[in-house]
Formats: sequence, structure tokens, C-alpha cells
Amino acid sequence: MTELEQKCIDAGLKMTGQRRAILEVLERADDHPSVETVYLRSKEMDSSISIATVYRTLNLLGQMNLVKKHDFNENHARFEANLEQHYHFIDVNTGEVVEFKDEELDARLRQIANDLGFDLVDRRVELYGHKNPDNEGDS
Amino acid sequence: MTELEQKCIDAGLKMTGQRRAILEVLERADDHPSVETVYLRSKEMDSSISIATVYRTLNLLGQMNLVKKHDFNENHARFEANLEQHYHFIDVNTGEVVEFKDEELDARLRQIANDLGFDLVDRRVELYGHKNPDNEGDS
DNA sequence: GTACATGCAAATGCTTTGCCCGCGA
DNA sequence: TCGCGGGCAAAGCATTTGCATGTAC
Repeated sequence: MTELEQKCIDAGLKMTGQRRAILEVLERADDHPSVETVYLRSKEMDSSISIATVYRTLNLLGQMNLVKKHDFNENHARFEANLEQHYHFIDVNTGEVVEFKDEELDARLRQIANDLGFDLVDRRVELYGHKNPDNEGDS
Repeated sequence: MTELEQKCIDAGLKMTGQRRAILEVLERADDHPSVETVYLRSKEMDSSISIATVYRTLNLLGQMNLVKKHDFNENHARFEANLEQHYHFIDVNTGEVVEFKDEELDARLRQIANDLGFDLVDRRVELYGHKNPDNEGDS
């Protein structure tokens, strides 16, 4: 049983085949799949799934804070089950999304919110650019 | 003549009444108006404007990098003509958007991109939270 | 005059929802 | 059994677009 599945059961959700498939897709994904992608992948496990169920399930998980919804300046949403605080770099050429963490950035953002007199409940940092081939960064 | 208008003329765009109205709305706005809002405001200056023209003009200005498009986790886009690098704090209770700048943050983001081996072409930082009434931040 | 701009309405594309049947607990 | 969950198709909504007309230059 996946970790997500356990959380859903604990929350009192009925564990159907469709939900199990979707949860497994999310748990396995190391990218940030769109609804369509989640749909296609989960359909391989349970061909009876409809895209309406994927939408409903993803929204449900979103409300339960088990998945996070992103938009990355596209015309469709993307989802991820990685709940650890992190940020994203989007390659504007390929659409590839790279996750990164940075404690100095965390701290600065907290400081800024505090200085502004705000309670921070969420944050979004997205860097857009190109992979730089002559840089040692991806070596 | 507004600054935006001059830039559009320089770029070879025909300066119609509708465009003048939309440009003026953008130039005057100190908030981050939605398409609908830009439409309503510009309609007051030129009642013949259709929302299709607003969409077309806003997209055009976006491509020309004269306005920036945001989504702020809503179901519609918002626009702003403020081209200086800045970030946003969104009050999750009121939807109010506060702009801020921070050089330390700028520097950190540049450093991160560099370390990752990326060329930075755009960045988005959005902090979500509540105005904290017992904090001196907004005094 | 000519190419570009606009209004209108239809079309799109993503997402949501009503309805009724099916199934998990 | 009973009510939640799901499939299907229709509806919603923001946005885009085809087409014919209008207009800036």
C-alpha cells in the first residue's frame, strides 16, 4: 500500500480501483504530470478510468493537501505529490521542470514576509530559462 | 501621449482608439487588472470596444514585452504594465496583490540559476498569506 | 488604397457537473 | 444495504479565431 493510499484511507475515502491507480501514478511520478498524463498513465492500470474521475480525484487530493497543483505558464495544470518545500526551474525550450531546494532562499522569503507584516502560508518560486550547455552546472 | 503608446507606435502598430484606451487603462492601473476589468475600464473611454480586442491587444503587448501576464492561482489572467523587476505577495483572504522588491532575493535567484547551470530569462516569486494585523509591517 | 484592426459570434480547450448506475465498506 | 464514487455527456468559462467590415496611415 502506498503512503498516499494510507492517508486517503485514514481520511475516510473509499479506496476504489480508480483511486488506487491514480495514487500510484502520482507516487511514482518524478515529473509534474498534467491531468491528461495522469489519465493516460492510470488508464494503463485500470482501463475503465474516465478523465472526469481524474479531475475529481486530483481536486480532492489538492483540497486534502496531498498533491500540489501548478501551472508553469501553460494552458493546463500540472500536479505533483512531492510535499517537501521546494522550487522549480522551467526550461523554456523543452518545458522540462527541475526541482531545487535552497535554504538561503527559504530564509530570505520568510524574512521578507515578516518585514512586510504578513503570515506566510504558501510560496511559489519559478525560474524560467535555458539549460546552459557550456556551464558545469549539470555535470 | 503615454509611454506605452509611444512604444507601440515605434513598433509600427496602428494607433486606434481602442488601443489608446486599453493602453491608458494599463498605464493608469496600480492594481493587476483581469481582462474583464481592462475591458470594463477601457469601455468607459471607448464604448465600442469588444472583449476580443482586449484579449488580442493584451496578447500582443505581452509578446512585445510591454505588459506582463500573471495568474496568481485564479481562474483568469491578470495583467500589469509595470516592467521593473518585482515580486508579489497575494493576500489569500482578500485577493489583494502587493508588489515588493528585494535585492538580496534578486541576487540569490541569480546565484541559484548560475549554480544550476541555467540562463535566467524570467522569474516568478509569489508569496501567499494573510496580512498580519498585530504586526508593525504595514504601519 | 491597402494592409492591418475590430466586432461579432462561433469555436476551442480545459475543467466541472448532473444524472444515474455501480461498488466499497 | 447505503451512500459515496464513477462513467458519460452536457455544461461552463476563459480565451481564441474566422469572417466580413472598418479604418489608420
